[in-house]
Amino acid sequence: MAAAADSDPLDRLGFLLARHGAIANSRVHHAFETCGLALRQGTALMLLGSSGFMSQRTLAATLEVDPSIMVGILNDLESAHLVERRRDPSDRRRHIVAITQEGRCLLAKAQQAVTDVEEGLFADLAPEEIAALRGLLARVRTSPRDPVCFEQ
Amino acid sequence: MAAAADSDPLDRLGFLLARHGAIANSRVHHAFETCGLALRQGTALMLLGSSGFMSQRTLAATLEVDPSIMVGILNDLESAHLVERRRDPSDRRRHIVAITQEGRCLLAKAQQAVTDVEEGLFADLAPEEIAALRGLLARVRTSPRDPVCFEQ
DNA sequence: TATTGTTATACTCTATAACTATA
DNA sequence: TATAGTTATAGAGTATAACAATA
Repeated sequence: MAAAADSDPLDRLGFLLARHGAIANSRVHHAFETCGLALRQGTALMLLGSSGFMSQRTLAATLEVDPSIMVGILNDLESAHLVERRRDPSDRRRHIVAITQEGRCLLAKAQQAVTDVEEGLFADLAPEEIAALRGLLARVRTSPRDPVCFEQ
Repeated sequence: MAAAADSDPLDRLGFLLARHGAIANSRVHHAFETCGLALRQGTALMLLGSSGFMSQRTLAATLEVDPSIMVGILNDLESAHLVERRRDPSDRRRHIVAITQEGRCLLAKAQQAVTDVEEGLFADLAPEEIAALRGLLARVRTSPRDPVCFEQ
């Protein structure tokens, strides 16, 4: 049974997961904000930090945002000199987005801020419990990046 | 360590929790929508279903929404004859919100829809794993209903 | 003066479609 | 014609402050 007692509807596991997810989201959001980054700007920077560069479309698909929204995110990041956009020579329709040195510098701070947030969120859990939580979340349907979860 | 390998930033536990929470939220939202209810309308109805009636302010505090937003939620529910507002005779500033018979009827459908969603989300988990997930979520800081989590 | 509920305003976020330039 | 990126528009949701009625 996934549902809890009817006496407290907010104790339903679906609501609990949604609520704790919102808390985690809010905390990460705040961590990025202290670095002057919006949540998705920070997430995009983290992705670019680990891969070096990506096409704008791939970036949008990975972040699961509409391409038209990706434009604004990257405009802001580029105005702040954190990323650069270049045309792909092999297909001039494509933009190749690369993180700059300045971007890597801010990213280091942002990653530390996110790590601090995570250590705060999960401070009461032992390492094996953190691993257990990760494992359980991974087995919730839909698993992350499954497009079905955005059907609405 | 709460953070995963740097090679995939989106595998950080903070992001995973945020993402799965968003999925759960979206699914519950959709379940309510099939009954013609917005997410918070449905949640308010569930609260009223288990308690019978609440003051408008208590309802807003429990749902953690601003009182000015609670007004609109209840206006819609009242227009649909799902709840009723009466003045509290002992303090005429207060509204006492009560679920109607019609509201209980729709609530039963909505609760079944939410249960179906939860069974879908957690279908791959054994009962003891569901209990484990509930227990782990409860020990994430901040725990539910702690006002700190909405500091932003 | 403080509290409950209400209204109004502005701001953010998002969804959608139309447009351009390239292929 | 199809695709990558861009722009513009409108809609939902929210935060904030001001307000009336009551305590």
